[in-house]
Amino acid sequence: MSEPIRILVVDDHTVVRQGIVALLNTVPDLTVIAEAADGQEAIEVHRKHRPDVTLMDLRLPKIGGADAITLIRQECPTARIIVLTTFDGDEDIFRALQAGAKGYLLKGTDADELTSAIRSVYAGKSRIPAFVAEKLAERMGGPALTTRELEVLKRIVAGRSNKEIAGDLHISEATVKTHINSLLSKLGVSDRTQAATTALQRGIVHLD
Amino acid sequence: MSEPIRILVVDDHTVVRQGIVALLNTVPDLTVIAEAADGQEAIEVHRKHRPDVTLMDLRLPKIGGADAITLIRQECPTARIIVLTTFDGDEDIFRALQAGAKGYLLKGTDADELTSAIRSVYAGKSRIPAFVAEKLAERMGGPALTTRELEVLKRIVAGRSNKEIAGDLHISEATVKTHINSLLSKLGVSDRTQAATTALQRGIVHLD
DNA sequence: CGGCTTCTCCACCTTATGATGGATATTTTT
DNA sequence: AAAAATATCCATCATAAGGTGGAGAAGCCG
Repeated sequence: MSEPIRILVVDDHTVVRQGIVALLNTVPDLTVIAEAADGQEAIEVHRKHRPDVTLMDLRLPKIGGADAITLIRQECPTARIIVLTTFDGDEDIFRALQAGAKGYLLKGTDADELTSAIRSVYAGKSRIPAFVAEKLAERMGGPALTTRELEVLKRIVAGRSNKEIAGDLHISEATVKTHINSLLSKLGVSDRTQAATTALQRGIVHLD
Repeated sequence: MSEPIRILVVDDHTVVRQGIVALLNTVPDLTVIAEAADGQEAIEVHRKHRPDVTLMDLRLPKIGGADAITLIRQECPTARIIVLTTFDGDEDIFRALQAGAKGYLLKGTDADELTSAIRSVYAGKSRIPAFVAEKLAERMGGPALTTRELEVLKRIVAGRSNKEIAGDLHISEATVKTHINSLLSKLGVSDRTQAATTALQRGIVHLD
């Protein structure tokens, strides 16, 4: 028998992480060699152990999953990383794949699918489910928000008024309204409250 | 050696559920006798197997965790249920404990704490962490929303305008504004967008 | 380079939102 | 049963939010 696949598991929820570890260690050709609870730790542990495959959640303290993937692949361009997360909206999916993730699985998948995906990615293939491709297409469809619009959107979600946003960004209130108008139509909604909820739903911004 | 504690694990995320099962089954005096992926299934499985302790997530399809707890304890008032969830805001905590949960753990707890809590609750004790008590006190502090206010708040989060809400509830727009004014002050915020985000944060309403 | 698009910015006008005050039930307390 | 508290309802007024049109600056392509 050949060497088992060496895996790094990254998830901030200890119970979940230990559970996945226990699950994977019941499979003969897989072995979990390390764990990490946040993005910073993931980068360090990856540098030290160079796992064959990394299983990574996206919602992480300190450094988010997508950013962690970017940084890890800067150090180690051949790193094979599978995102394993609860659905966080198309924006998160997009950023993770953009960052170089080779697979994207929901926590709703079962152990067989998971191990199968690990072996696929280890073998150099990608594992992107059909519905993820759909979501991506969906995102591609809509025009992207500009930097300024995103800044305004973040503050809308934070509950700030147009006047406050104008002060934050050192621009006039009228300009803020222009940006809002623009992002409203890009998001396909008609007021700031809808903008806030859909932004949260699509993972464009987070409450934390 | 005495009989092991018989456990039911309820979680809609298959990977997480199977992971927790794998984790618990490595502990000698614990045995997972059944699993469920939603509230409806949890009730049926509980009826059939009568586990000693139930480990339940709150965010579940079909029937939510808190409602499932209520229904299970109607059938079986001695049922011992531990909520194991990611933090969902004080409202969810409150409803779960109200419904008769004996423990409330975050998924950030580790395996030792988890098994310890299971044994405690099996022995008839409660396991409510200090910070949960805090959150409860916090919730108690603020006045509760009336039925009408909650209906309005749900629609605000759904992105509906005052006029639309008035139509939905068959009341005048002026009345909707009164309810909004009232719930704004109760939530301690100053506009509908803040109301929406804090309602989501506190778990008073959900996006699904 | 000139034309093109895109982003950023602002002013004006209309409408939706939130504040205030108060009326009428319904329930709880005394 | 009377008094007090609570929930529901509505009207008026000031302000914040959204719609529309357009100007200047930065980058892109022919």
